[in-house]
Amino acid sequence: MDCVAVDDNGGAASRWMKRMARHRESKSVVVILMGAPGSGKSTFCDNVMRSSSRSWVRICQDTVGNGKAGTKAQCLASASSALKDGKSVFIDRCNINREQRADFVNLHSSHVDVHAVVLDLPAKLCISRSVKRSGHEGNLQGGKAAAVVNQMLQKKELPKLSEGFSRITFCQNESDVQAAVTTYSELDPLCTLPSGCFGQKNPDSKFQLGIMKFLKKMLLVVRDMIQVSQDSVGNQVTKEKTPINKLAEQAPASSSNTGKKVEDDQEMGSFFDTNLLDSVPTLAFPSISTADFQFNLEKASDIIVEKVAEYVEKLGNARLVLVDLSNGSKILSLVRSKAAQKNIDSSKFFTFVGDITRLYSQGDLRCNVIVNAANWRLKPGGGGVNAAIFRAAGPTLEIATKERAESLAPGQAVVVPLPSSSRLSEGVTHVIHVLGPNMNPQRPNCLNKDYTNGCMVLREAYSSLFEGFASILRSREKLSKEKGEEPGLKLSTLQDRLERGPVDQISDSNQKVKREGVYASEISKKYKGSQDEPGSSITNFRGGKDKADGKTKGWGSWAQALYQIAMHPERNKNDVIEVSDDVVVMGDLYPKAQKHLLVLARAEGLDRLADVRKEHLQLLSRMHAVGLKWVEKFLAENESLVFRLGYHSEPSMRQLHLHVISQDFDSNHLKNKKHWNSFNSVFFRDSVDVMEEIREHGKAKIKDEGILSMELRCNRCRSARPNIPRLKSHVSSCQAPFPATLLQNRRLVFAPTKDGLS
DNA sequence: GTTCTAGAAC
DNA sequence: GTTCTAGAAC
Repeated sequence: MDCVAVDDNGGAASRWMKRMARHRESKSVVVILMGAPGSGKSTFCDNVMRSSSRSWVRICQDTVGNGKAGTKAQCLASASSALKDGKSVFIDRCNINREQRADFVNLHSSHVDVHAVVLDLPAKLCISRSVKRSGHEGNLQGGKAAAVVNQMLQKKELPKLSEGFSRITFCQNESDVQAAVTTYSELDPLCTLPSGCFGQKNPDSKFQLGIMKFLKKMLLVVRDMIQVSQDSVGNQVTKEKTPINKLAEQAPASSSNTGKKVEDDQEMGSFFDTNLLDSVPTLAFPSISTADFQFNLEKASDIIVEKVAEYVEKLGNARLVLVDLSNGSKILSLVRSKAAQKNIDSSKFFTFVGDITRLYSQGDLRCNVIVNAANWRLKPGGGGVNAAIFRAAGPTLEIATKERAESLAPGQAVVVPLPSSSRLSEGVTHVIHVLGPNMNPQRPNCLNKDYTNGCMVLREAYSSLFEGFASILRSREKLSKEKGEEPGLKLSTLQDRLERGPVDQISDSNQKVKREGVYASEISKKYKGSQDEPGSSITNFRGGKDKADGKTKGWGSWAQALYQIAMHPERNKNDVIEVSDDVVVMGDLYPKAQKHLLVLARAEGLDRLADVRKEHLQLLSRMHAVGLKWVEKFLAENESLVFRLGYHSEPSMRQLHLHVISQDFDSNHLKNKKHWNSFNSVFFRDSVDVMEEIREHGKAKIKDEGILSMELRCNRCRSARPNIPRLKSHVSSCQAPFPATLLQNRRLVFAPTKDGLS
């Protein structure tokens, strides 16, 4: 152990080395530098190389490709070739985590020692250095640097001897760095350095506390600056899809007009960007089902990486963070290495060790949305993440959750806006509860190691929660647009209006949060689809698919939404505009015309038109009557509309539903032949005809789906059009009367004429 | 049901 | 080169 003490003093170490050298043969050394941009890696190399008697080669990934940025493979090749020539090598790249440096550690041999020098300097310093420097090889300078440094530090994994290093030197300040420079400068060709770890002050510290605190202090300054920059760039900023990055780019440019301070103080750029980084939408989620539900870790990690890869691009600049409480978490390391293999953008997805309810206060990681691995009852307790989140958030979370959903089926997620009264004040705005598949026989709905089903459900769970997050982001964006823009978004659909709510409520901040949550839940609901009765067997999870009756076609999980709404309108208050014992009325989520409602039958087992029999006649006529009532209301508002009520022969969505649709077909959601023909061919069965057929023959005629691919014809003049855009453009101006068949038997419903005829 | 995208059609 | 469709995935 003597050598450790001696080594703290560079000079003494070198005397020791020289003494040892007499007994050792010459060895090359690979020094893997580690540190964020701006930590001084290149300077370290330069300083050593300037005065060393060894022959060093510095391999920098930013220049390894003929002076330009190259690949890791190129770095490795250059390193091998330098070692063959008997030279020693500096690997000058960030090497911030184990995976990044593993290949370089493998360069070790009987003739080559591999060392690590960790430049673990304050982030503050790294940021200000990288912001200030110009002409950096990696083109990492200016405002962008702050973000990159912060990202890197979050991924930092300090090296361990077990990775294969013979020696690790930690430097946490400038004098440590200077001592290390001296040590390596004086390492002559015949010497070796003693093995072991040197200079590590706090082995477990993943983060340098204080850095973020420093940055937080700057928050107020930054806030003022953002105000300045927003004033100068006006609406442009708020309209950008990713204001975070754009703002940083625009701020300096705009400063020539107004923001003198921004331009002058380059270092401010870093705070600026850092604050923005803080506001990058971030979702923290635990690994679903792998703790108490005992899901296989290998399979679970594959699914996490697969789903993250799928969503990380869709989510724009948002970040996804897999969180685990324990440092040695197997799932984290599995996911990390698989994510690295898949080349997932590590600034958008990374893992994090910490308490998911204290990510900001303890880990300096700001997350707007956290995911709860909930139980099916959505109740507190049970231990693990669920207990922790409910405990941290207090009873208001439970109440808010109850308002959204009574329970969850495996694979489902529900987005709950965190009430402002909640105790949880970590910058979290939403909690997404998700229920994963269970492999633990001690818990409900155990799948008994049925991993075919299990993996499916776990995928669904991640899709649901990422969709939930996506919908939060979308409604956020929508909100900021609403604030800036004239409501040019016309309230063309009832759905729109329902989502919007009265205008006076929009200005209320609580209402905003509520609306976000609502919107989110709509989207994820569509996605998650099925929700069986609480506690029901998981084999029914996919609705019709696993049903015993062989005739039922498989309903995809997305096709269950209407069924759920019909059976539990109280859970779907935001979709539903009318509820009674036998029907539920809602706006079509993707209206194909100016007005487009659905009247759902509230009868179990009545999935589609083909299921309808004589005993349902009363229900059909009730659905028709309710539909007509709404038509009347719409016609009173706009007498130029014309309505048609009917069923799709083969619906895509489970649960008998009557379409009430205006005949303008003026909607951006009408996009393809199937959409058009499902309302404008014999595939669409008029409600009046259906009732007559049932009355007379006991069942309704059903047309084959094949009809949907037939030619496109105008619903008025019946002329054929080559494609959807041309058809829509024609339909928007066609004044021809409707075909005679539609005018008969009250298939079309018009506004009453003034003379009383209709 | 929608979204995404390859490749056909123009 | 762009527009549009159709099929797969969800």
